[in-house]
Amino acid sequence: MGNCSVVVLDFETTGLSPHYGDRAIEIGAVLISDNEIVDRFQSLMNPGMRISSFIEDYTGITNKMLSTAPPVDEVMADFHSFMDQHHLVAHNAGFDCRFLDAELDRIRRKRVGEFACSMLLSRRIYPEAPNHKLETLVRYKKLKTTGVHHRALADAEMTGHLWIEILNNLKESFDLRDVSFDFMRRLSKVPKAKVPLFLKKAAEEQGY
DNA sequence: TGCCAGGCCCTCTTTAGGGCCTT
Repeated sequence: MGNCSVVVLDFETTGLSPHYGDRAIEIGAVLISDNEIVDRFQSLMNPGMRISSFIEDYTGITNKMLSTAPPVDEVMADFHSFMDQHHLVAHNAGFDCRFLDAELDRIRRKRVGEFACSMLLSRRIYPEAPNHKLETLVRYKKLKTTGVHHRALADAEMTGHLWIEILNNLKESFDLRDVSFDFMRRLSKVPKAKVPLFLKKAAEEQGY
């Protein structure tokens, strides 16, 4: 497990709440090490239930596509190995965290790494952005787009590029050297009004 | 049986309400 390596992940699901029966239907993830994507994981998964026409339209994933996909439990066991002990990143991480933990519970496995949220960070680092949807931030920061929005691997890759952009912007604009995962997690929880002071203090403590 | 998300963040706030994000 490298110093600055994280797994950035994204789920497509049957709905918004795993506690009310929603399941994962696709996972996409990228492993980032030293500011580069060095590995990828992607799979559709058969949730054992029909998905709504809203989800078919929203994701482009159809019931027919899922009928030939491997079962969720099988894919999640593979993904458990892929994420290993890495820390995790997602856009609106609370959503993906709930689904990840719910699906891991079903196969009696646990997550080791902690989550950081690129949406909470973007709200603090880019308060002037039109909004903080992933799609908007990718356009606003002129990041590389690969594939179609609302498919898991494409969204995971774009979230990965956004994560790298946030790290670079913090280093360049705020004179920060130490942008460890723990630092990012702490920053994502600082009250928005106190972010400038938090970054100023961090830069001072790092010897500038 | 049927309920049907949850957490952050702002403000006309804290004995609350509503928009933003994710599918």
